[in-house]
Amino acid sequence: MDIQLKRGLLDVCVLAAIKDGESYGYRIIKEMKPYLEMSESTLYTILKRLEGAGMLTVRTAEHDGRLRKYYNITDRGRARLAEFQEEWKEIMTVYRFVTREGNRE
Amino acid sequence: MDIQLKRGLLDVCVLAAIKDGESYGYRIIKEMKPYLEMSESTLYTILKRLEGAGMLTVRTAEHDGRLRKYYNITDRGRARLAEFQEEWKEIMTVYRFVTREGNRE
DNA sequence: CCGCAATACTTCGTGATATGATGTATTGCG
DNA sequence: CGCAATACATCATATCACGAAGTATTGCGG
Repeated sequence: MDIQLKRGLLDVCVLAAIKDGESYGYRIIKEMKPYLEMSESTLYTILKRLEGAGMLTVRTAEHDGRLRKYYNITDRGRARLAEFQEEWKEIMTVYRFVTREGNRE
Repeated sequence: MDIQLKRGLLDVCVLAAIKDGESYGYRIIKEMKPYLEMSESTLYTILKRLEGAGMLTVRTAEHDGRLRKYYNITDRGRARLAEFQEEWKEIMTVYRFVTREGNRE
């Protein structure tokens, strides 16, 4: 998929991957893979950004001798998802503009 | 609308605004305004990019004593629009992933 | 006739950001 | 013993939308 098109979807995708319960980086990537591929460096950058924006909280816990960072969605994160629904309506009008049949000349 | 979400739409929007016949910068902005707002500097940057990618051709002509640059879409530009239709299908699967009802835990 | 909005396009600097490359460290399988 | 999978981090780079500022003309209201 076009890189530019992905950009606006990535953040909400990550939030959506967490909205049904705690998850962690490696799992999120695998879960999203069928829908939207992203590199690890991209995901961890996004997780940090979302955390900085107060949309996620993090806790570090040991799992099988390895450290894992578990992410939870916050109210602000859910608000972002709701906002996305609104934005989607605008996206659809843009889509209709792009795919409309010629109506000039 | 979220800047990131716009990014992937801008190029195709400009192509779509031209696909039914020659147009020029100032007119494109006004035509797109109800659907997607963009600054002039953004538009002219995009027009140059699309021209460089061979998706548009330009001719300069005088109109009421002022110079105007008229843009026409090329086959490559139309191909980009067709490609967008394909990408849209992927976008929709991503949208469904984001808006799916909780199915974990 | 003066100023201002509209028309029309350009250039420059900035901030945001996706990604590849690279690194670290552990578990488990063949 | 080696390699894939798991799990996360950092850095440099390239792309790109945008505000600010500039240039230049037409036409209208006061």
